Amino acid sequence: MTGRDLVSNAVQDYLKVIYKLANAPHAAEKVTTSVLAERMKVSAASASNMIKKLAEIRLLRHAPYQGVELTEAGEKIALEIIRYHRLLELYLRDALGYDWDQVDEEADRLEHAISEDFEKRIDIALGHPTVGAHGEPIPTKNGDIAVHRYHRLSDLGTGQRACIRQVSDRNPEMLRYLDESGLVLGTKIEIREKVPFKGPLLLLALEAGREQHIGLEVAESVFVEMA
Amino acid sequence: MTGRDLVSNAVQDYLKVIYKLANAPHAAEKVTTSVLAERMKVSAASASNMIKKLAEIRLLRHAPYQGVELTEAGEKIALEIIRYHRLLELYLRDALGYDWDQVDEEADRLEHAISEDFEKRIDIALGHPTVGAHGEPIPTKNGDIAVHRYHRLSDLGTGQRACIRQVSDRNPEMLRYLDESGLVLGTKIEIREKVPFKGPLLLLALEAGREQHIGLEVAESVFVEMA
DNA sequence: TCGATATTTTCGTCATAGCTAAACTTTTCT
DNA sequence: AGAAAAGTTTAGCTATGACGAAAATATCGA
Repeated sequence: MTGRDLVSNAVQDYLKVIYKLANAPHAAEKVTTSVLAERMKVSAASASNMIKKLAEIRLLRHAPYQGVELTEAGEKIALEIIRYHRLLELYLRDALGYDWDQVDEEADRLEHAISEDFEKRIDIALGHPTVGAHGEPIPTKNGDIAVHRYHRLSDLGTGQRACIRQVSDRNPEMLRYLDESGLVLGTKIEIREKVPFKGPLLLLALEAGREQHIGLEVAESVFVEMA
Repeated sequence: MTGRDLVSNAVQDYLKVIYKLANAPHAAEKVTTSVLAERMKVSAASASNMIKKLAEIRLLRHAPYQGVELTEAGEKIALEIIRYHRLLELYLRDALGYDWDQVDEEADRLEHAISEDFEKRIDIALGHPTVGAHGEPIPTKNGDIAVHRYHRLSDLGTGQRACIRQVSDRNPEMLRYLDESGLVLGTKIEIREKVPFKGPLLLLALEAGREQHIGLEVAESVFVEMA
């Protein structure tokens, strides 16, 4: 029996999204009702009601108009779900041949359906991975999660070198684009040119030796480790 | 988009159970509210309400006090779910090392969560199987299902020989017992002795050459093909 | 055939989780 | 500072799917 089993799928989803909003790379804004509502694709009223309920059962703290913050209990459940999700994504890709732009959607549904036994079995099959399909850290069974302080690709300056370590999984189309462009995890790149005022970046992929322009939105979705 | 996606999980579960009750080997009684309620572990009132609803949306026909019968549309959805369930059971066993007494429960939850794409991938990984983990026929994508006319082991007489082809998946404990006793799919057996008045059977496992007594409840859960 | 028993249905409720509209704070802009 | 904009909460509604109690119907036994 895990903490997850004590709450509904809807509650699990809210907790997961709140955790992700609060802990996304470079997204330290507080988690407000409206931001949460937008992400969950529900009305602000619905989000507000759910927040109230989650505060009552002590899964988060809520100062009206001030945003929410998960309690330890809430974070524990969120990390369980996130662990399940990321293990599933890896399994779908490695064992069943999914592409990295397809795994998020399928994992979103499966994460609520699998047992701890299933989790254990795929964890073993994958060799106890610590990093997910898009470079995200996978929480341990105990709820520990590695905190990487990667930089946004868009924050680098001309001449800097870096290695792609994580990409946002929010947009499957962008993931397909990145894949086609060879901008996958582990790719080493150098910034050749940066057009000011939100212009594109000119990138050099170091190993392939290929140059290409990428837009700002893409550069903001790619996280790198500085060389 | 499959028929399944148009109805709730609860509806899918009812349709699946109705199909199974109507088509179980040697269970030609009509499907009544109380039998359905018992199987679904809900009150008779709940089952009656659901039957009414399913009749309204034309997934089954219902003559009050007379039992139910699936329409073509209802049967189509039921067979989809059953296909997903049986493919999942096989996959859990073959790819993830589950025992045959564990797969039913896990598949019950997963069957509502997987996509058609997932179904296709595990179907391929399994080599397009036609028979499930407990010997049940697996419906095709088109909704065709093989009808085996197996006999209950309990219906055989002394001296008759047969091969175990299917077992009821209703009771995990019994599945474990069968496994430990070597009474798995494909085992050839001979009835050595049959104690009258619901007494036990004395079985000979032909290949292992081992004799053993089995109770009536077990013998009613094992289905065989006559030699 | 009539009445007892068993089964089925109906009725009124509850909980979850979503929605819109309207009211109410807070923040921001002039 | 005051008003508009933005964000939040409340109130009232919807749908699903469960429940128990009570009413309706069917079946079986004498």
